[in-house]
Amino acid sequence: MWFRRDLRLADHPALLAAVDAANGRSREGGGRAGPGNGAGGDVVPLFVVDPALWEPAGPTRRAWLVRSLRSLDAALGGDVLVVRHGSPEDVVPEVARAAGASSVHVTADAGPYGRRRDDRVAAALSDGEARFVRTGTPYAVGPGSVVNGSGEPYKVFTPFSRAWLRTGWPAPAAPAPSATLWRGTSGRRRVDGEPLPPEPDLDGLRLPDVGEEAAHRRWHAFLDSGVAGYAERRDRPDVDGTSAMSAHLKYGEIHPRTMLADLARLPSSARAGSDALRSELCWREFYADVLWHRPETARAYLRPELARMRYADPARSTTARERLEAWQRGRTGYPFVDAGMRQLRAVGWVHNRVRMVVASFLVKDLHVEWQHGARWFMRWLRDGDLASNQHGWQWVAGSGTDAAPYFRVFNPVSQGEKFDPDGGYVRTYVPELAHLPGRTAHTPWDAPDGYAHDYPRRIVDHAAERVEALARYAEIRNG
DNA sequence: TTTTGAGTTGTTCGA
DNA sequence: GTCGAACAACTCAAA
Repeated sequence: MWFRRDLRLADHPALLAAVDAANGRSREGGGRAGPGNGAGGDVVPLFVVDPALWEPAGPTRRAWLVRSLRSLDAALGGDVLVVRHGSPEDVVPEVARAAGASSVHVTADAGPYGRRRDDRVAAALSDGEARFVRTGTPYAVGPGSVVNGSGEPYKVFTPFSRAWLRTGWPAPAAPAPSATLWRGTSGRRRVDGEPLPPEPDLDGLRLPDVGEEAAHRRWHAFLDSGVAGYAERRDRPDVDGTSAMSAHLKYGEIHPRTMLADLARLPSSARAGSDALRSELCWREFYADVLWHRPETARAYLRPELARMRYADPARSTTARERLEAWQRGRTGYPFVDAGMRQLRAVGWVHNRVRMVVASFLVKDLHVEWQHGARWFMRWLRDGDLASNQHGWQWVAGSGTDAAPYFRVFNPVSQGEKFDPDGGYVRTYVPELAHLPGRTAHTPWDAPDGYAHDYPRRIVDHAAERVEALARYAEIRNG
């Protein structure tokens, strides 16, 4: 069992397939468990630290991954998970040979790199004894399988979500049998592993509890007390109103199918919140689907004409570079934007509403291309998911799936006053403004002592840059 | 094939 | 302070 973004034991079809294969029967064949179940073999749980993914992950996700792997190993019984470093196309066949495996089981990866990697690994395995078996995906509905009447993918969210609901998904998979034999706990020779990478220095960045058990704890806390008010509170960054499940989902510590099944069981009084969260899960699936069909859009504009817009290039312009850095450090002079950018560095996560506002600010107030912002997010976010991140950015930049009116430019001040009405979010992350009461934290320029603690002045004038952004959009519209 | 309705998340202006 | 209209006209999905 080669684990990747599925670091859990519950609701895990690929793991069940591995267990069945070890027990000498095939799920596809509908075989039945015989007496003496488990005598047939054992399962080697493997994780490969792939430099191609480890290097760009950044400290936040490296730390999350290491902790999640430790947690998985403990759940397997301790000192069981085989960790290897290197390129999977070399490492996986080597481990399969050493283990005498008849098959290598994975959850299918839908991302551009993962699909190429898995094809290479499957090809490398085809020389040996072991079959490469993909079972399930990290999504309720496999990317690429929701299509319209003509067999084409959907390009806007709402029709996709209706078709996604119609398609439906299976019930959560049964738990892995408790009698599963893990190589290392069984009598057979264990497969040599290597140590986990050291956890990176997080420099004060705080992560919540990591791993499958923590994921379920958070999820059930949300079901017990968060989901009821989710529809109203989810847009408020100053309260704990979101599910905060994104990083758990990213690492597959819980499967969305499990969450959807739990949501469906809620009483009708929780309907609004349950529908709203289901819709958010659908967004995750929609963006994975878009990236599945258009893998190049991880870097390229989904709407290519937007690439023609005049942008400020940080590689060529000192002003652009200084503005990008001010944005990265949370020193733009706009409190709501700066709070968001500092939250990113403080906890490796940013509230969704604030992600939109800071992204809009970079692209439309500072005129910097979305890829710069997307890269910074991917460096620090604990939930950094390629599909959701890149297409969230494209959506804001106006080059994404939504034919969003080009004139929609977020106002960082009014967004702050609307969604952080008491200023608590700003004061939490921007200590220079902690002395400003209530919503006045959003407008230090109107307070006599607004700049008493060295908070930076606004680096651009939003009203002027809004007009400038609209003018630049008009240029590409008119050719 | 043609036509029609609709599209996550907004802002500003004037009544 | 609240409300509706305008923004400018595009793409997609479905009837």
